[in-house]
Amino acid sequence: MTLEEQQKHQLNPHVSVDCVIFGFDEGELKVLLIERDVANPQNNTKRFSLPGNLVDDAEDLDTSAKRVLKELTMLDNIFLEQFFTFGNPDRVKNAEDAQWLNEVRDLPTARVITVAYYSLVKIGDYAPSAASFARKAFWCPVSEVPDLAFDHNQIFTTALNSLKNKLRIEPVGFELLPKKFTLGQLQKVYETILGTTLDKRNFRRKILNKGFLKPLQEKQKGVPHKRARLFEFDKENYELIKAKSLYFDF
Amino acid sequence: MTLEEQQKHQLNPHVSVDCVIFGFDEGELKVLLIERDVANPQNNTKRFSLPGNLVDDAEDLDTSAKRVLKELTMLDNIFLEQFFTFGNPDRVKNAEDAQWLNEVRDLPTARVITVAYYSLVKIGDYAPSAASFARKAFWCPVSEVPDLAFDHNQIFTTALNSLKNKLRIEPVGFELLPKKFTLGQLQKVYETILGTTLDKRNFRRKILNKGFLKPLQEKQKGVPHKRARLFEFDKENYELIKAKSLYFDF
DNA sequence: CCAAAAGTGTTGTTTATACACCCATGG
DNA sequence: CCATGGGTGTATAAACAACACTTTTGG
Repeated sequence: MTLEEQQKHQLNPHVSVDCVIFGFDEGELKVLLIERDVANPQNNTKRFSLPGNLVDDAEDLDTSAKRVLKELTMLDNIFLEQFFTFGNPDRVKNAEDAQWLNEVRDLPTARVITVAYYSLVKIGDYAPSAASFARKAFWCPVSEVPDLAFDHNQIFTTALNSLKNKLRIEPVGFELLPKKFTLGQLQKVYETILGTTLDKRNFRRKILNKGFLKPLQEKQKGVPHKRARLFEFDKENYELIKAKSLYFDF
Repeated sequence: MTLEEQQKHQLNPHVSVDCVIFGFDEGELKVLLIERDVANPQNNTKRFSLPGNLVDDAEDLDTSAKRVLKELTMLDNIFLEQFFTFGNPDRVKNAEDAQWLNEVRDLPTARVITVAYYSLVKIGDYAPSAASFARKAFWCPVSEVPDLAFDHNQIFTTALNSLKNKLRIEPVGFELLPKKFTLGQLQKVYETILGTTLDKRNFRRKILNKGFLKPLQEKQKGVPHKRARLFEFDKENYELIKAKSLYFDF
Protein backbone atom coordinates (compact mmCIF):
# COMPACT_ATOMS: atom_id res chain seq x y z
CA MET A 1 0.00 0.00 0.00
CA THR A 2 1.46 3.31 -1.02
CA LEU A 3 1.52 6.25 1.32
CA GLU A 4 -1.15 7.88 -0.75
CA GLU A 5 -3.42 4.91 -0.43
CA GLN A 6 -2.79 4.70 3.26
CA GLN A 7 -3.74 8.28 3.72
CA LYS A 8 -6.80 7.75 1.63
CA HIS A 9 -8.00 5.04 3.92
CA GLN A 10 -7.44 6.85 7.17
CA LEU A 11 -10.90 7.16 8.67
CA ASN A 12 -12.01 10.39 10.24
CA PRO A 13 -13.65 9.29 13.48
CA HIS A 14 -15.87 12.35 13.75
CA VAL A 15 -17.66 12.50 10.44
CA SER A 16 -19.75 9.90 8.68
CA VAL A 17 -22.06 9.69 5.71
CA ASP A 18 -25.36 7.85 5.65
CA CYS A 19 -27.29 6.96 2.54
CA VAL A 20 -31.01 6.63 2.16
CA ILE A 21 -31.42 4.63 -1.00
CA PHE A 22 -34.88 4.50 -2.47
CA GLY A 23 -36.16 1.94 -4.91
CA PHE A 24 -39.52 1.19 -6.41
CA ASP A 25 -40.90 -2.26 -6.92
CA GLU A 26 -44.33 -3.82 -7.29
CA GLY A 27 -45.99 -0.46 -6.90
CA GLU A 28 -44.23 0.21 -3.63
CA LEU A 29 -41.54 2.61 -2.57
CA LYS A 30 -38.74 0.83 -0.76
CA VAL A 31 -35.62 1.75 1.11
CA LEU A 32 -32.38 -0.17 1.37
CA LEU A 33 -31.51 -1.26 4.90
CA ILE A 34 -28.63 -3.30 6.18
CA GLU A 35 -28.57 -5.82 8.93
CA ARG A 36 -25.63 -5.15 11.08
CA ASP A 37 -22.78 -7.61 11.46
CA VAL A 38 -22.13 -8.39 15.07
CA ALA A 39 -18.83 -10.09 15.70
CA ASN A 40 -20.02 -11.60 18.92
CA PRO A 41 -22.52 -14.29 17.93
CA GLN A 42 -24.10 -14.35 21.40
CA ASN A 43 -25.65 -11.04 20.65
CA ASN A 44 -28.19 -12.10 18.11
CA THR A 45 -30.63 -9.28 18.53
CA LYS A 46 -31.02 -8.06 15.01
CA ARG A 47 -30.27 -4.43 14.51
CA PHE A 48 -31.00 -2.59 11.28
CA SER A 49 -29.56 0.59 9.96
CA LEU A 50 -29.11 2.71 6.91
CA PRO A 51 -25.95 2.06 4.94
CA GLY A 52 -23.30 4.46 6.09
CA ASN A 53 -19.77 4.76 7.30
CA LEU A 54 -17.05 7.08 8.47
CA VAL A 55 -15.52 9.24 5.78
CA ASP A 56 -11.93 8.79 4.81
CA ASP A 57 -9.88 11.68 5.99
CA ALA A 58 -8.71 12.79 2.57
CA GLU A 59 -11.98 12.16 0.83
CA ASP A 60 -14.61 14.60 -0.31
CA LEU A 61 -18.07 14.08 1.22
CA ASP A 62 -19.77 13.37 -2.10
CA THR A 63 -17.03 10.94 -3.04
CA SER A 64 -17.44 9.26 0.28
CA ALA A 65 -21.16 8.83 -0.16
CA LYS A 66 -20.62 7.42 -3.64
CA ARG A 67 -18.01 5.03 -2.33
CA VAL A 68 -20.20 3.77 0.50
CA LEU A 69 -23.12 3.38 -1.86
CA LYS A 70 -20.99 1.46 -4.32
CA GLU A 71 -19.47 -0.74 -1.66
CA LEU A 72 -22.91 -1.72 -0.50
CA THR A 73 -24.79 -1.96 -3.76
CA MET A 74 -22.14 -2.43 -6.45
CA LEU A 75 -23.95 0.15 -8.47
CA ASP A 76 -22.65 3.38 -9.78
CA ASN A 77 -25.10 5.89 -8.60
CA ILE A 78 -27.69 7.47 -10.77
CA PHE A 79 -28.48 10.40 -8.61
CA LEU A 80 -27.07 11.21 -5.21
CA GLU A 81 -27.85 14.23 -3.18
CA GLN A 82 -26.80 15.59 0.15
CA PHE A 83 -29.93 16.68 1.99
CA PHE A 84 -29.11 17.31 5.64
CA THR A 85 -26.45 16.98 8.29
CA PHE A 86 -27.35 15.48 11.62
CA GLY A 87 -25.28 16.47 14.60
CA ASN A 88 -27.10 15.85 17.82
CA PRO A 89 -24.25 15.18 20.26
CA ASP A 90 -26.12 12.17 21.62
CA ARG A 91 -27.03 10.64 18.30
CA VAL A 92 -24.57 7.75 18.63
CA LYS A 93 -24.90 7.32 22.38
CA ASN A 94 -27.86 5.03 22.86
CA ALA A 95 -27.05 1.92 24.81
CA GLU A 96 -28.33 -0.38 22.05
CA ASP A 97 -25.57 0.74 19.74
CA ALA A 98 -22.70 0.92 22.20
CA GLN A 99 -21.60 -2.68 21.83
CA TRP A 100 -21.53 -2.54 18.08
CA LEU A 101 -19.55 0.70 18.13
CA ASN A 102 -17.09 -0.91 20.50
CA GLU A 103 -16.52 -3.70 18.04
CA VAL A 104 -16.06 -1.67 14.92
CA ARG A 105 -14.78 1.77 15.86
CA ASP A 106 -11.47 3.01 17.11
CA LEU A 107 -13.16 5.76 19.11
CA PRO A 108 -16.48 4.19 20.00
CA THR A 109 -17.61 7.03 22.24
CA ALA A 110 -16.64 9.89 19.94
CA ARG A 111 -19.29 12.25 18.83
CA VAL A 112 -20.04 11.69 15.15
CA ILE A 113 -21.88 14.07 12.92
CA THR A 114 -23.28 12.55 9.80
CA VAL A 115 -23.88 14.03 6.40
CA ALA A 116 -26.91 12.34 4.91
CA TYR A 117 -27.53 11.63 1.23
CA TYR A 118 -30.36 10.12 -0.65
CA SER A 119 -30.28 8.22 -3.84
CA LEU A 120 -32.75 6.68 -6.23
CA VAL A 121 -32.02 3.40 -7.92
CA LYS A 122 -33.80 1.08 -10.29
CA ILE A 123 -34.43 -2.06 -8.30
CA GLY A 124 -34.77 -4.01 -11.52
CA ASP A 125 -31.27 -3.19 -12.66
CA TYR A 126 -29.95 -3.72 -9.27
CA ALA A 127 -31.32 -7.02 -8.03
CA PRO A 128 -29.13 -9.24 -10.26
CA SER A 129 -25.93 -8.18 -8.55
CA ALA A 130 -27.44 -8.15 -5.12
CA ALA A 131 -26.71 -11.79 -4.31
CA SER A 132 -23.30 -11.23 -2.83
CA PHE A 133 -24.53 -9.06 -0.06
CA ALA A 134 -28.14 -10.15 0.16
CA ARG A 135 -27.52 -11.62 3.57
CA LYS A 136 -26.81 -8.14 4.84
CA ALA A 137 -28.84 -5.74 2.74
CA PHE A 138 -32.49 -5.80 1.77
CA TRP A 139 -35.27 -3.65 0.42
CA CYS A 140 -37.83 -2.60 2.96
CA PRO A 141 -41.17 -0.99 2.07
CA VAL A 142 -41.13 2.51 3.45
CA SER A 143 -44.32 1.87 5.35
CA GLU A 144 -42.70 -0.99 7.26
CA VAL A 145 -39.38 0.46 8.33
CA PRO A 146 -38.45 -0.99 11.72
CA ASP A 147 -36.58 0.64 14.57
CA LEU A 148 -33.18 1.60 13.26
CA ALA A 149 -29.84 2.24 14.89
CA PHE A 150 -28.77 5.68 16.07
CA ASP A 151 -31.02 8.43 14.73
CA HIS A 152 -31.56 6.62 11.46
CA ASN A 153 -35.33 6.72 11.73
CA GLN A 154 -35.15 10.47 11.82
CA ILE A 155 -32.73 10.52 8.90
CA PHE A 156 -35.03 8.29 6.91
CA THR A 157 -38.08 10.45 7.59
CA THR A 158 -36.22 13.59 6.62
CA ALA A 159 -35.00 11.93 3.43
CA LEU A 160 -38.52 10.98 2.44
CA ASN A 161 -39.59 14.57 2.90
CA SER A 162 -36.69 15.86 0.84
CA LEU A 163 -37.58 13.40 -1.86
CA LYS A 164 -41.14 14.71 -1.94
CA ASN A 165 -39.95 18.25 -2.28
CA LYS A 166 -37.48 17.26 -4.94
CA LEU A 167 -40.13 15.49 -6.95
CA ARG A 168 -42.17 18.69 -7.09
CA ILE A 169 -39.27 20.58 -8.55
CA GLU A 170 -37.41 18.11 -10.70
CA PRO A 171 -38.55 15.06 -12.62
CA VAL A 172 -36.70 12.45 -10.64
CA GLY A 173 -39.42 9.83 -10.88
CA PHE A 174 -37.93 7.96 -13.80
CA GLU A 175 -34.75 7.32 -11.81
CA LEU A 176 -36.74 4.67 -10.00
CA LEU A 177 -37.98 2.97 -13.15
CA PRO A 178 -36.37 0.86 -15.87
CA LYS A 179 -34.98 2.79 -18.80
CA LYS A 180 -38.18 2.18 -20.74
CA PHE A 181 -41.36 2.69 -18.81
CA THR A 182 -45.04 3.38 -19.27
CA LEU A 183 -46.89 6.48 -18.16
CA GLY A 184 -48.93 4.35 -15.81
CA GLN A 185 -45.78 3.25 -14.03
CA LEU A 186 -44.52 6.79 -13.80
CA GLN A 187 -47.82 8.00 -12.42
CA LYS A 188 -47.67 5.29 -9.79
CA VAL A 189 -44.25 6.53 -8.72
CA TYR A 190 -45.56 10.05 -8.30
CA GLU A 191 -48.58 8.90 -6.40
CA THR A 192 -46.55 6.72 -4.09
CA ILE A 193 -43.98 9.35 -3.23
CA LEU A 194 -46.44 12.19 -2.86
CA GLY A 195 -48.98 10.06 -1.05
CA THR A 196 -51.88 11.24 -3.21
CA THR A 197 -53.79 10.02 -6.21
CA LEU A 198 -53.60 11.92 -9.45
CA ASP A 199 -56.02 12.22 -12.32
CA LYS A 200 -54.78 10.09 -15.20
CA ARG A 201 -55.68 12.44 -18.02
CA ASN A 202 -54.30 15.50 -16.28
CA PHE A 203 -51.13 13.69 -15.32
CA ARG A 204 -50.47 12.57 -18.84
CA ARG A 205 -51.15 15.92 -20.40
CA LYS A 206 -49.02 17.73 -17.91
CA ILE A 207 -46.02 15.44 -18.01
CA LEU A 208 -46.03 15.07 -21.79
CA ASN A 209 -46.16 18.84 -22.19
CA LYS A 210 -42.94 19.12 -20.23
CA GLY A 211 -41.19 17.69 -23.24
CA PHE A 212 -38.64 15.48 -21.58
CA LEU A 213 -40.35 12.18 -22.25
CA LYS A 214 -39.48 10.56 -25.55
CA PRO A 215 -42.21 8.23 -26.83
CA LEU A 216 -40.91 5.01 -28.34
CA GLN A 217 -42.52 2.85 -31.02
CA GLU A 218 -42.15 -0.09 -28.75
CA LYS A 219 -44.96 -1.35 -26.55
CA GLN A 220 -45.35 -3.50 -23.50
CA LYS A 221 -45.72 -7.23 -24.04
CA GLY A 222 -47.36 -9.99 -22.07
CA VAL A 223 -49.71 -7.90 -20.02
CA PRO A 224 -53.33 -8.96 -19.55
CA HIS A 225 -54.66 -5.68 -20.87
CA LYS A 226 -54.02 -3.20 -23.62
CA ARG A 227 -50.31 -2.75 -24.29
CA ALA A 228 -49.00 0.56 -23.13
CA ARG A 229 -46.59 2.67 -25.12
CA LEU A 230 -43.10 2.83 -23.67
CA PHE A 231 -41.26 6.08 -23.00
CA GLU A 232 -37.70 7.09 -22.28
CA PHE A 233 -36.45 10.04 -20.34
CA ASP A 234 -34.96 12.50 -22.81
CA LYS A 235 -32.01 13.86 -20.92
CA GLU A 236 -30.66 16.28 -23.53
CA ASN A 237 -34.02 17.87 -24.01
CA TYR A 238 -34.50 18.09 -20.28
CA GLU A 239 -31.26 20.02 -19.86
CA LEU A 240 -32.42 22.51 -22.46
CA ILE A 241 -35.78 22.94 -20.79
CA LYS A 242 -34.27 23.25 -17.33
CA ALA A 243 -32.03 26.08 -18.49
CA LYS A 244 -35.12 28.13 -19.28
CA SER A 245 -37.86 27.35 -16.82
CA LEU A 246 -36.49 26.44 -13.45
CA TYR A 247 -39.67 25.04 -12.02
CA PHE A 248 -41.47 21.83 -12.51
CA ASP A 249 -44.33 21.85 -10.06
CA PHE A 250 -46.36 18.81 -9.12
CA MET B 1 -15.95 26.77 35.75
CA THR B 2 -17.98 23.64 36.47
CA LEU B 3 -17.20 20.36 34.83
CA GLU B 4 -20.33 20.72 32.76
CA GLU B 5 -19.27 24.08 31.48
CA GLN B 6 -15.81 22.82 30.74
CA GLN B 7 -17.20 19.99 28.69
CA LYS B 8 -19.47 22.38 26.93
CA HIS B 9 -16.55 24.46 25.81
CA GLN B 10 -14.42 21.64 24.55
CA LEU B 11 -14.06 22.38 20.86
CA ASN B 12 -14.40 19.66 18.29
CA PRO B 13 -11.49 20.31 15.93
CA HIS B 14 -13.13 18.61 12.96
CA VAL B 15 -16.49 20.28 12.67
CA SER B 16 -17.38 23.93 12.34
CA VAL B 17 -20.42 26.03 11.57
CA ASP B 18 -20.43 29.05 9.29
CA CYS B 19 -23.20 31.61 9.10
CA VAL B 20 -24.27 33.62 6.10
CA ILE B 21 -26.24 36.46 7.63
CA PHE B 22 -28.26 38.53 5.23
CA GLY B 23 -29.56 42.00 5.87
CA PHE B 24 -31.32 44.56 3.75
CA ASP B 25 -30.57 48.25 3.80
CA GLU B 26 -30.98 51.17 1.45
CA GLY B 27 -32.51 48.96 -1.17
CA GLU B 28 -29.57 46.61 -1.12
CA LEU B 29 -29.07 43.07 0.05
CA LYS B 30 -26.06 42.80 2.34
CA VAL B 31 -24.13 40.07 4.03
CA LEU B 32 -22.30 40.21 7.34
CA LEU B 33 -18.56 39.67 7.05
CA ILE B 34 -15.86 39.74 9.66
CA GLU B 35 -12.36 41.00 9.37
CA ARG B 36 -10.09 38.50 10.88
CA ASP B 37 -7.98 39.23 13.95
CA VAL B 38 -4.37 38.49 13.29
CA ALA B 39 -2.28 38.28 16.44
CA ASN B 40 0.90 39.11 14.58
CA PRO B 41 0.59 42.80 13.63
CA GLN B 42 3.26 42.50 10.95
CA ASN B 43 0.82 40.59 8.87
CA ASN B 44 -1.55 43.36 8.00
CA THR B 45 -3.02 41.89 4.89
CA LYS B 46 -6.70 42.09 5.56
CA ARG B 47 -8.56 38.86 5.30
CA PHE B 48 -12.32 38.61 5.39
CA SER B 49 -14.52 35.68 6.16
CA LEU B 50 -17.99 34.64 7.11
CA PRO B 51 -18.65 34.43 10.83
CA GLY B 52 -18.09 30.88 11.95
CA ASN B 53 -16.33 28.71 14.44
CA LEU B 54 -15.68 25.20 15.62
CA VAL B 55 -18.60 23.53 17.36
CA ASP B 56 -18.38 22.64 21.01
CA ASP B 57 -18.14 18.93 21.43
CA ALA B 58 -21.34 18.54 23.43
CA GLU B 59 -23.34 21.03 21.45
CA ASP B 60 -26.02 20.48 18.89
CA LEU B 61 -25.29 21.96 15.43
CA ASP B 62 -28.26 24.32 15.48
CA THR B 63 -27.36 25.47 18.96
CA SER B 64 -23.85 26.04 17.83
CA ALA B 65 -24.93 28.17 14.90
CA LYS B 66 -27.21 30.19 17.17
CA ARG B 67 -24.42 30.68 19.65
CA VAL B 68 -21.94 31.84 17.02
CA LEU B 69 -24.51 34.16 15.54
CA LYS B 70 -25.31 35.61 18.94
CA GLU B 71 -21.67 35.99 19.88
CA LEU B 72 -21.06 37.96 16.74
CA THR B 73 -24.25 39.98 16.46
CA MET B 74 -25.73 40.07 19.99
CA LEU B 75 -29.02 39.28 18.38
CA ASP B 76 -31.28 36.38 19.04
CA ASN B 77 -31.91 34.95 15.67
CA ILE B 78 -35.06 35.45 13.73
CA PHE B 79 -34.66 32.66 11.33
CA LEU B 80 -31.75 30.30 10.99
CA GLU B 81 -31.50 27.46 8.60
CA GLN B 82 -28.95 24.81 7.80
CA PHE B 83 -28.54 24.71 4.04
CA PHE B 84 -25.47 22.70 3.15
CA THR B 85 -22.39 20.99 4.51
CA PHE B 86 -19.05 21.64 2.88
CA GLY B 87 -16.43 18.98 3.22
CA ASN B 88 -13.79 19.31 0.57
CA PRO B 89 -10.71 17.89 2.28
CA ASP B 90 -8.66 20.83 1.05
CA ARG B 91 -11.08 23.53 2.04
CA VAL B 92 -8.93 24.81 4.92
CA LYS B 93 -5.59 24.16 3.28
CA ASN B 94 -4.88 27.23 1.20
CA ALA B 95 -1.62 28.91 2.10
CA GLU B 96 -3.31 32.26 2.77
CA ASP B 97 -5.15 30.82 5.75
CA ALA B 98 -2.41 28.67 7.21
CA GLN B 99 -0.89 31.34 9.43
CA TRP B 100 -4.19 32.35 10.91
CA LEU B 101 -5.10 28.74 11.61
CA ASN B 102 -1.76 28.29 13.31
CA GLU B 103 -2.55 31.14 15.62
CA VAL B 104 -6.05 30.17 16.62
CA ARG B 105 -6.41 26.43 16.29
CA ASP B 106 -5.06 23.55 18.32
CA LEU B 107 -4.94 21.35 15.23
CA PRO B 108 -4.28 23.86 12.47
CA THR B 109 -3.84 21.27 9.74
CA ALA B 110 -6.86 19.14 10.62
CA ARG B 111 -9.49 18.66 8.03
CA VAL B 112 -12.60 20.57 9.01
CA ILE B 113 -16.02 20.04 7.57
CA THR B 114 -18.39 22.90 8.03
CA VAL B 115 -22.13 22.96 8.36
CA ALA B 116 -23.41 26.17 6.85
CA TYR B 117 -26.45 28.16 7.96
CA TYR B 118 -28.09 31.25 6.69
CA SER B 119 -29.99 33.81 8.61
CA LEU B 120 -31.98 36.93 7.86
CA VAL B 121 -31.85 39.92 10.17
CA LYS B 122 -33.32 43.38 10.25
CA ILE B 123 -30.36 45.71 9.91
CA GLY B 124 -32.41 48.51 11.43
CA ASP B 125 -32.95 46.63 14.68
CA TYR B 126 -29.45 45.45 14.66
CA ALA B 127 -27.28 48.48 14.01
CA PRO B 128 -27.71 50.05 17.48
CA SER B 129 -25.93 47.19 19.20
CA ALA B 130 -23.33 46.85 16.53
CA ALA B 131 -20.87 49.31 18.01
CA SER B 132 -19.09 46.84 20.24
CA PHE B 133 -17.83 44.73 17.41
CA ALA B 134 -18.03 47.16 14.56
CA ARG B 135 -14.30 47.13 14.23
CA LYS B 136 -14.49 43.51 13.25
CA ALA B 137 -17.84 42.99 11.57
CA PHE B 138 -19.52 44.91 8.80
CA TRP B 139 -22.29 44.72 6.25
CA CYS B 140 -21.13 44.16 2.72
CA PRO B 141 -23.39 44.52 -0.32
CA VAL B 142 -23.73 41.11 -1.90
CA SER B 143 -22.54 42.48 -5.22
CA GLU B 144 -19.26 43.60 -3.68
CA VAL B 145 -18.21 40.59 -1.67
CA PRO B 146 -14.40 40.37 -1.75
CA ASP B 147 -12.19 37.30 -1.74
CA LEU B 148 -12.95 35.40 1.44
CA ALA B 149 -11.02 32.89 3.49
CA PHE B 150 -11.27 29.16 2.90
CA ASP B 151 -14.17 28.22 0.65
CA HIS B 152 -16.33 31.00 2.01
CA ASN B 153 -17.03 32.49 -1.40
CA GLN B 154 -18.54 29.20 -2.43
CA ILE B 155 -20.52 29.01 0.80
CA PHE B 156 -21.82 32.51 0.27
CA THR B 157 -22.90 31.80 -3.29
CA THR B 158 -24.67 28.64 -2.28
CA ALA B 159 -26.43 30.49 0.54
CA LEU B 160 -27.70 33.12 -1.84
CA ASN B 161 -29.12 30.43 -4.04
CA SER B 162 -30.79 28.71 -1.13
CA LEU B 163 -32.28 32.00 -0.08
CA LYS B 164 -33.74 32.48 -3.55
CA ASN B 165 -35.31 29.07 -3.46
CA LYS B 166 -36.62 29.64 0.01
CA LEU B 167 -38.20 32.92 -0.98
CA ARG B 168 -40.19 31.19 -3.67
CA ILE B 169 -41.64 28.78 -1.18
CA GLU B 170 -41.98 30.73 2.03
CA PRO B 171 -42.55 34.39 2.68
CA VAL B 172 -39.26 35.16 4.37
CA GLY B 173 -38.95 38.63 2.90
CA PHE B 174 -40.33 40.48 5.92
CA GLU B 175 -37.58 38.99 8.11
CA LEU B 176 -35.31 41.52 6.48
CA LEU B 177 -37.57 44.50 7.14
CA PRO B 178 -38.63 46.40 10.24
CA LYS B 179 -41.74 45.11 11.97
CA LYS B 180 -43.84 47.66 10.11
CA PHE B 181 -43.11 48.01 6.43
CA THR B 182 -44.62 49.19 3.18
CA LEU B 183 -45.46 47.06 0.20
CA GLY B 184 -42.92 48.98 -1.81
CA GLN B 185 -40.18 47.96 0.59
CA LEU B 186 -41.30 44.36 0.49
CA GLN B 187 -41.36 44.34 -3.28
CA LYS B 188 -37.85 45.73 -3.32
CA VAL B 189 -36.71 42.84 -1.12
CA TYR B 190 -38.20 40.32 -3.51
CA GLU B 191 -36.71 42.03 -6.51
CA THR B 192 -33.30 42.24 -4.94
CA ILE B 193 -33.14 38.63 -3.85
CA LEU B 194 -34.62 37.21 -7.02
CA GLY B 195 -32.66 39.54 -9.25
CA THR B 196 -35.67 40.51 -11.32
CA THR B 197 -38.15 43.33 -11.46
CA LEU B 198 -41.78 42.69 -10.65
CA ASP B 199 -44.93 44.41 -11.76
CA LYS B 200 -46.23 46.55 -8.91
CA ARG B 201 -49.92 45.83 -9.35
CA ASN B 202 -49.46 42.13 -9.82
CA PHE B 203 -47.13 41.92 -6.85
CA ARG B 204 -49.57 43.72 -4.58
CA ARG B 205 -52.55 41.68 -5.63
CA LYS B 206 -50.70 38.45 -5.25
CA ILE B 207 -49.13 39.08 -1.91
CA LEU B 208 -52.22 40.59 -0.36
CA ASN B 209 -54.28 37.62 -1.49
CA LYS B 210 -51.99 35.35 0.49
CA GLY B 211 -53.58 36.72 3.61
CA PHE B 212 -50.58 36.94 5.88
CA LEU B 213 -50.08 40.68 5.66
CA LYS B 214 -52.04 42.71 8.19
CA PRO B 215 -52.72 46.28 7.02
CA LEU B 216 -52.31 48.91 9.72
CA GLN B 217 -54.03 52.27 9.99
CA GLU B 218 -50.65 53.87 10.38
CA LYS B 219 -48.81 55.46 7.49
CA GLN B 220 -45.31 56.47 6.63
CA LYS B 221 -44.19 59.95 7.69
CA GLY B 222 -41.63 62.38 6.38
CA VAL B 223 -41.30 60.97 2.88
CA PRO B 224 -41.20 63.33 -0.08
CA HIS B 225 -44.08 61.58 -1.78
CA LYS B 226 -47.42 60.07 -0.96
CA ARG B 227 -47.39 58.26 2.38
CA ALA B 228 -47.61 54.53 2.06
CA ARG B 229 -49.73 52.35 4.29
CA LEU B 230 -47.76 50.21 6.72
CA PHE B 231 -48.22 46.47 7.07
CA GLU B 232 -47.25 43.83 9.59
CA PHE B 233 -46.60 40.16 9.03
CA ASP B 234 -49.50 38.22 10.49
CA LYS B 235 -47.82 35.18 11.91
CA GLU B 236 -50.85 33.36 13.32
CA ASN B 237 -52.71 33.66 10.09
CA TYR B 238 -49.67 32.50 8.17
CA GLU B 239 -49.45 29.32 10.22
CA LEU B 240 -53.06 28.53 9.42
CA ILE B 241 -52.53 29.15 5.73
CA LYS B 242 -49.34 27.12 5.63
CA ALA B 243 -51.08 24.12 7.13
CA LYS B 244 -53.36 24.00 4.11
CA SER B 245 -51.49 25.08 1.04
CA LEU B 246 -47.86 24.18 1.22
CA TYR B 247 -46.71 26.26 -1.67
CA PHE B 248 -46.11 29.90 -2.06
CA ASP B 249 -44.64 30.39 -5.48
CA PHE B 250 -42.94 33.55 -6.64
C1' DC C 1 -44.01 73.13 -9.60
C1' DC C 2 -41.22 69.16 -9.66
C1' DA C 3 -39.56 64.61 -8.46
C1' DA C 4 -40.70 60.35 -6.42
C1' DA C 5 -43.18 56.69 -4.91
C1' DA C 6 -48.25 55.25 -3.78
C1' DG C 7 -52.16 53.50 -5.31
C1' DT C 8 -55.57 51.37 -8.42
C1' DG C 9 -58.61 47.64 -12.83
C1' DT C 10 -59.20 45.40 -16.96
C1' DT C 11 -58.29 42.24 -20.51
C1' DG C 12 -56.38 38.30 -22.88
C1' DT C 13 -53.84 34.07 -22.16
C1' DT C 14 -52.43 30.21 -19.83
C1' DT C 15 -52.97 26.68 -16.58
C1' DA C 16 -55.52 23.72 -13.39
C1' DT C 17 -59.28 20.84 -12.35
C1' DA C 18 -63.09 17.82 -12.75
C1' DC C 19 -65.05 14.30 -15.10
C1' DA C 20 -66.62 9.10 -18.19
C1' DC C 21 -66.24 6.09 -21.67
C1' DC C 22 -64.29 2.66 -25.07
C1' DC C 23 -60.13 -0.32 -26.19
C1' DA C 24 -56.92 -4.24 -26.33
C1' DT C 25 -55.09 -8.10 -24.04
C1' DG C 26 -54.30 -12.60 -21.36
C1' DG C 27 -56.34 -15.85 -18.81
C1' DC D 1 -66.36 -13.12 -21.37
C1' DC D 2 -64.18 -10.84 -17.79
C1' DA D 3 -60.83 -8.19 -15.29
C1' DT D 4 -57.26 -5.01 -15.91
C1' DG D 5 -55.05 -1.04 -17.03
C1' DG D 6 -54.46 2.00 -21.58
C1' DG D 7 -55.91 5.70 -23.85
C1' DT D 8 -58.60 9.97 -25.00
C1' DG D 9 -61.40 15.57 -24.87
C1' DT D 10 -63.99 19.27 -23.05
C1' DA D 11 -65.80 22.79 -20.18
C1' DT D 12 -65.24 25.73 -16.12
C1' DA D 13 -62.56 28.20 -12.96
C1' DA D 14 -58.38 30.23 -11.36
C1' DA D 15 -54.02 32.34 -11.91
C1' DC D 16 -50.94 35.03 -14.55
C1' DA D 17 -49.02 38.78 -17.45
C1' DA D 18 -49.19 43.01 -19.61
C1' DC D 19 -50.36 47.51 -19.34
C1' DA D 20 -51.00 53.71 -17.72
C1' DC D 21 -52.65 57.10 -15.22
C1' DT D 22 -53.84 59.94 -10.92
C1' DT D 23 -52.52 61.10 -6.05
C1' DT D 24 -49.84 62.91 -2.26
C1' DT D 25 -45.95 64.73 -0.30
C1' DG D 26 -41.38 67.38 0.74
C1' DG D 27 -38.29 70.29 -0.99
